[in-house]
Amino acid sequence: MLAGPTTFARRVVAVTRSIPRGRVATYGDVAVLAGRPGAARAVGNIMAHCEDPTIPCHRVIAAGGDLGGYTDLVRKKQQLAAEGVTFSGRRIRQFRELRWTGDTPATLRRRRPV
DNA sequence: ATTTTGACCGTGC
DNA sequence: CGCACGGCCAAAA
Repeated sequence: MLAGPTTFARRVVAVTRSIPRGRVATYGDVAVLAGRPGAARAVGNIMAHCEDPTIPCHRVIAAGGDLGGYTDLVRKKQQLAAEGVTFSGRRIRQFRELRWTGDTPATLRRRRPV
């Protein structure tokens, strides 16, 4: 078999792909969903490559609802805006509601209801 | 095998 | 609100 991305990297991409349109997830959230709590920084490293445009890497933001990094921040903002996400400077509005932490029966308990 | 690097995160000032 | 610091982790050097 050909050498490819590590298991971790692939899981990160899979999680990123699962983020619904118009919703966002922090690097830390993705790390948790990928099975490596605390690996937020490592997630950022992987996202930095993000060659494949079909991967919604613009939905991965920084903690607290901050826009976070991106190769082209202006574009990241535009892409999110195109999905209905609004901002207040670098801060995403309605972060509490838009945040997606994998709303599944298993993970729902981790977050408190709005 | 060891060191360096980064689209991070929480805390403190 | 902004900035520095230390801690974290996986990938690349």
